[in-house]
Order: sequence, then structure tokens, then C-alpha cells
Amino acid sequence: MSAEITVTVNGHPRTVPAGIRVREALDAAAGRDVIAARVNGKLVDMNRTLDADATLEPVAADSPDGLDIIRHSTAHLMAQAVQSLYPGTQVTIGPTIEDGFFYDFAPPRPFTVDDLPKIEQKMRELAKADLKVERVEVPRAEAAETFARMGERYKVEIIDGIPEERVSIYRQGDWMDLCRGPHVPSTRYIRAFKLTGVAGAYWRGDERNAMLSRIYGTAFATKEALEEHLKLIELARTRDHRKLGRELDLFLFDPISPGSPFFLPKGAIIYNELIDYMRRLYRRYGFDEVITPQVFRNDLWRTSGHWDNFRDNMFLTTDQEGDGRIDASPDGWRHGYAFKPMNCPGHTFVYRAEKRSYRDLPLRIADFGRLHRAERSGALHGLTRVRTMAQDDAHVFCAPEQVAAEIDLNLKMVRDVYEALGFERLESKLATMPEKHLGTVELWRETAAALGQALDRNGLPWVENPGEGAFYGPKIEIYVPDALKRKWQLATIQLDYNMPERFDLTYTSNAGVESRPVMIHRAILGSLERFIGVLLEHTGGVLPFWLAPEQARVLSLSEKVEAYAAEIAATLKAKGFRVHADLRNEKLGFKVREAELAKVPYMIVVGEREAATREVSLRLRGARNETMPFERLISLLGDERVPS
RNA sequence: GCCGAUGUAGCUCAAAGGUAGAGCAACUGACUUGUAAUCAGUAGGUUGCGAGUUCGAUUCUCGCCAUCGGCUCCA
Repeated sequence: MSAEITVTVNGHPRTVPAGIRVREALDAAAGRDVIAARVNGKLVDMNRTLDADATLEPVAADSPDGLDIIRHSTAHLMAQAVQSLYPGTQVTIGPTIEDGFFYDFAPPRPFTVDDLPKIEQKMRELAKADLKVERVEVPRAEAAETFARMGERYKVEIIDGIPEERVSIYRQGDWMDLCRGPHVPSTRYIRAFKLTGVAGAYWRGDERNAMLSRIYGTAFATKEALEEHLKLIELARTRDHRKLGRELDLFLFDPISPGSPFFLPKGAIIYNELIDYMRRLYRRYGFDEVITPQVFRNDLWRTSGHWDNFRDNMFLTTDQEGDGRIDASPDGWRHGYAFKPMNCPGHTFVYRAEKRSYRDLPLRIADFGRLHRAERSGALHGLTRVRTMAQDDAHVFCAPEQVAAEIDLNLKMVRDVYEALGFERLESKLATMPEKHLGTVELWRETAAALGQALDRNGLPWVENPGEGAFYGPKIEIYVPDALKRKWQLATIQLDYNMPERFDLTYTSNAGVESRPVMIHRAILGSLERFIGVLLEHTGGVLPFWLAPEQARVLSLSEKVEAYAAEIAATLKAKGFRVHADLRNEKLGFKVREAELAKVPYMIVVGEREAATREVSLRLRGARNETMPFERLISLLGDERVPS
């Protein structure tokens, strides 16, 4: 090793002694807000030493890398505070997540929100103490021994899973943690943080394991950035679809049927408009709609595989495990039925309505049937996780050689719909074979590969979602975030070679050979319920004209113009618009305010001036008003009747 | 299902071991109104449900149900 090395900082080479610390190597570039460095592309601590030529870039506290380091260090600080306040608490893992971090603990008793202020206070003390954060490397066995002596069983388990022979440990004051790093140079660099919540979480995410106690928090480079983030979250809460649903009279929930929305008249309009929209697309894309039963004999579910793979999520008509045939008991005829959780098995009977040939394929069968799923109580969440729903479901029965084209067709539909509805960023995943599955491993590998190629062909970037496929086949999943950035799966395209086999579906090929069709399961909106939930959060309840439950409201200024206002409302209603007249004995300001809060797109104000000239004063939601002839208003509204 | 929290009028929230109060909404009346709240009055609650402790529970304890934040699971 030579005594001198060359470091290149921000493109400027410099000769320095070997063994120099990163901080000194950065020299002038090491400003007050620099907390780490990228050395040859890898993030390292300021206190690491350099023994060979290297390229360095400073990492500022407010850069994405810097924030990640700060949050990770804040998680450590929190763990230190927790262990000093609650002796006997073991640490487990504490990663950074989007906008923050968490740390999972195994405490003598679970934490509650009341513990958080105390922990925050301790963290502030530790930060102020300016404890140096030091990195040491030790052999793996030694680390395991150290943590075992400390009674940290979880850390030992983590160390046992690390393949490297040496592991790094970070110390700050009298506290230490196994960690890859890097971290801030000292605790004083942690100045803007907040603990945001507590939650239970299973060790390693497996419900068979112990329940740990998780504390969530967030941290930023400055107090201002933290404040701004907290304010944004507050704002996002006002877009919660559950709140909007109540405020806008769209739907309600009642313990009488948990997880099952009652769509009120206004909510039902949105629901039905979305269905109408999909029906128009179906005509364009060649789908035929069917209507199928709600309840089926268990025989169906046994054949489809739902009985073995999905029964825990199904509502059964009785607790008898019968097959739907009459048994000896007085109510025997009712036994052995279940509500459908999916449409697919029923659709095989539509396929089998006729002897099929290659000329019938692809056969595209759509169904808005209501589904029921016995979701676990803790999983329910407004409209986005319900026990009864309708999907814009369809099953494509096609020949194997038609699969690629059919997937492309449906991906194109996905792009059409989400573009029309204003969703710009879609995230795609490819879900592969789950533990509970039908069919062979090779078949799963092939079909998953086909879906991956389809995503590539259609220019949709994707990541794998291992083990998350449906039990009958791999899935393309399209995710859209809600107001709080929680991601929900909406569209899905699933490839299925198993269901046709189980129901022995066939078609006659053009060579006259009995052949097996392939089934593609797909939904574009996903479920109407979840889609409406996410749509409300995206728009804050400000829906496009064609979806707005109330499209226009006529506001009369006084009793003198009641007749004219009523006439306008009646004319627009006759033309098919959803219009109401507000003829109440109230001031205009009051009526405008109510219409604004109800998020009515068009407010049509009429007073004596307008009545005299057969005009209207149009106020667009949240915008200025303009006076125009009534006739012009009619054509204006007509232009917005359907989505572009 | 699991961990933690919450549950008071239609909605948003107060109060309190001696059977509850406000604002908005609803209803009635006055005001006849020009682009985000006119005024006055009336009515509305077995304090989620069920037990227990207590002279007395809506308040304390336990169980159940639901909801909220997560975990698990999923469209």
C-alpha cells in the first residue's frame, strides 16, 4: 500500500495520505449539512478511513440518500431511548420506509401511544448529548456471542442469517446495535423527528411468530421540512374517502353488516356511471356481458379448487359441509351452498353452454356480479377493503396461441381507462406462485414469464411480487396509491391453465382436434368499491362532470324568479342531466356555499336580470362566474356528458 | 384473526361516580336575498351492547360488537 492516494471529490483529484478519514478527504466539500459520502458509488460514514484511490461525493442531509441515513439513525436513537426507558426490551429490526422509519421491539408489555412523548423526550436528550456514532467490524461469531450475552435473541437470529464472516456494529454512548450503516457522525445531526404511531407486527412478518411492538416515526433534515410533512399528512386526511363518503352522502357503513357499504343514491350514481363507462368499452373491445347466480352448490367450489384453497374467505349458507344435494335433515335442501367470492367458476358454465370450436374464440365474458368474501375483521378498510363487492370482471377463453394478443388487448384497456380517469402513475407487479396453488411448477414458471413479456411489450415497468399469485395462476397487478400513499391493487390480469382443466373445457381446433382453452381472468377498475374509494381520494371528491352525482344546481335569488329557475332545472333534467333546483328562501351566498361544499360542478344562478333576458349566470365550482344565454349553457353541458 | 387505541344527538366534539352540553344539520317562524354561513325559536341522547363493583355507573372492572392505526391476508 502506498503512503499516498488520490481522492477525486466532485471531479477534482487531490493527493492525500493513505488512511485519511472521509471527512478530511472531502475537505471543503464537507459542509455543515454533509452527513456521509458516496465513495466509489457506495454510501459510507464520515469517520471511515480510505486506503486506496477513491471517488467521493458528499451526501447532504436533505438529499434522498441523506434523509434515508438520518431516518435510519433516528430509528437507532429511538431504540437507544426505548432500551434505556424500558429495561428488558429486546430490539429486532428498524428499517427506513417511505417518509420515515420504524423499529420493532420485544418489550415486556406492548407500547401504547402514551409512551411516545416520553420516548421522544429521551431521544431529544440523547441527541443533545452529541454522542459520537462509531462503527466497528467484528467476526460474526463474536457479534453473535456479544448479543447473546446481552439477551438479544432476535439479533442473534439475524446474525445467524448473515453470510459474511465479518459484521459491523454501531455504537453511540453505551448503546450498540448490529447494523450495516451508514449513519450520521453523531447524534446531534438528528434534529427534526416525530414518533407517529404504535402497532403490532409479527416477527419476520409471519403470523405464526411472536407479535412484536412496532413504533413508527419520521425524521427530516430540518424542523421546517418536518412541519411541512406533518401538515401534508393532515391535509391528506381531509381526502379520506370514508370522510368524503359521509360528507357527500355517497355511502354508509353499519355494524349490521361489517365491511359492506350501503351505496346511497348519490354514491350509486357514481357506481352505475362507472359500469356504464365499462359497458361502452366492452362494446368497443368485444366483450359480452352475462348475469350469473349468487349462490352455488359446494360441488362447484370443490371442482374449482376454491373449497380447498379459498374456503376460509367464503360465506357458506350453513355450517354443513354438504354438496348441495338433499340430505335427511328437515332443512337438508339448504345445506352445502356458498356465496360466490369470484365469478370464474360460474363462467365456465357459460362457456359450456355450447359445444365450442376455435371459431368461438376468443370468448370474452364480462360480469358485474356481486361477490362476497369473508375477510378477516382486522383487514376491513372503508371501500378499499370490503366483504361484498362487484368487480368489472371478465374471463377470456382463448386458444393458447391467442394468449399474448388477449393480454395485450386488456393491458391496452387498462391504459385507456386509467388515462381517461386521470391516474398518471401506475405501478405494476407480477405475482408468482403462492404456497397454495394448482398445477405444476413448470407451468407456473412459463405462464409467469408470458405475463412478464406482455408487460415489457406494453412498456409497463414492473417488479416481481413473489408468492402472491392467485391459487390458479400468476397475476399482473396494477397498483394506485390513496391520499396517504398507501397502495391499493386495482386492475389485475391473471393467466389460468388450471380452471379449464378442472372443468374439462374443450374446443374443436381447426384441425378437428379437441383442445383445451386458456382462461384469462381480468378486471380493469378492480372492484367498483375499491376503485371509487381510491378515485375519491385522488380527486378529493371533486369528480369529473360525467361522474358527479349532481352535475348542476340552479340557485334562485328570490321567490320572484322561482318559476324561471324551476323551468331551467326541468329543461336540463329532460335532457338527461342530473340537476337540482335550490329554490329555498336563503341568501345567494348561503346557497353557493352549500353547492361548493357538495362539490357540484356547475352552479346556475338566476335572478331577475337573467329571467328578463333568458340568460343564466354560470359559476364553475371554485371559479368566476359568467353570464350567458341559457341555450349556450345547454350545449356547454352536453360537451361534458361522457369522458373524453 | 393478532397488537394498540377509540366508541357521548344525523355530523364534529365537550363534560362528569349523583341519569349529559355546544356548534352544524333537522323542524318552525321572521327576513326577499347577487356568487363560500341572516336572525330567533323548537325538537333531538337507555352515553355501542351485556355483565360485575357500588347506596348509586354514562364514568371504574371484565366480556362482546364495531371503528381507527398497523401486522397478516387481499380486488
